[in-house]
Amino acid sequence: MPELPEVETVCRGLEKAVKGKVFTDITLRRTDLRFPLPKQKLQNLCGQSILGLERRAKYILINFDNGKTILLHLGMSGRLVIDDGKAELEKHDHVVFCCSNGTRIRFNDARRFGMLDVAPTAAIHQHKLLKKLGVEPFSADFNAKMLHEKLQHKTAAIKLAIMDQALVVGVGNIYASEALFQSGIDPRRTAGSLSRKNVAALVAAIQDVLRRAIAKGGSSLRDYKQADGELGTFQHAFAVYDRAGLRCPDCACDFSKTGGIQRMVQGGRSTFFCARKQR
DNA sequence: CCTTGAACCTGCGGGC
DNA sequence: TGCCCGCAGGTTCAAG
Repeated sequence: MPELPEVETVCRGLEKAVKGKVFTDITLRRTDLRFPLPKQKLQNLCGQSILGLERRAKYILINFDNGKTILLHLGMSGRLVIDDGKAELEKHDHVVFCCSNGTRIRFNDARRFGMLDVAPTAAIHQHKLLKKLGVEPFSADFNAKMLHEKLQHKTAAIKLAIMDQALVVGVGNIYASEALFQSGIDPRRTAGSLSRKNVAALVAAIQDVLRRAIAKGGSSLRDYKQADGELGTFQHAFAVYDRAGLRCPDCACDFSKTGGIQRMVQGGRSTFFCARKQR
């Protein structure tokens, strides 16, 4: 489900619901997600106050006052749903966190690509899952100079390069296509072939697309919802993603000649682009 | 070192 | 209606 804007949205919604609270019960209904859930470590968090939440890349970090942190990744289909604890549990609700006031958080993940671990807060960024991650896209470290240097010797397609979480985090399949469209760069181009000017435009486009998506609560494909049940609305603002055969929003060109937005496959994932605008 | 492709798992929609 | 296929927002690991 989630790229950075969706994870950021879920994280903010969840923090409002649970900051300062305590989980009185944590139920594991099945433990075989991406890797086995740490059952005992989760049980040990019952009764501990929640200090706050953070996002790192596409991970949600839930910090407790005993110095432990839950590290959670939603994979492709994961959702965190907040409710009042009265409704029936649903299929694929794998972990259920309950607060004393009845508030309940359900970690629902049909495909079970999601992950959850518990580790010491102080060393969380040295955790196996986090230590190899690249820079945050909104940090000062993510800039044209840095990205240009990192891309220079790469022969991979630029679309695949910006989705590489070891380079810059948070950009997934939707926002890669959208950012390349916005910066006018052909997704098939070799990463190393981009000029410094291209890279500057790309950095700005990645930041702008992510910012605009966050402002709209992310994108709701299929059944994705924010933690409070609201739907994100950025899918209505897609310029190219999932719009094969439709008109490019920026091209005044003859639609019949270009065929509009094209779909192709890169690295096993769909890429959407306008061959006229993106060079 | 690199790049590519498959694997992980379930659900949905389209075509027949 | 049922079945089969391709597709889906991510990450990791093996093979070349």
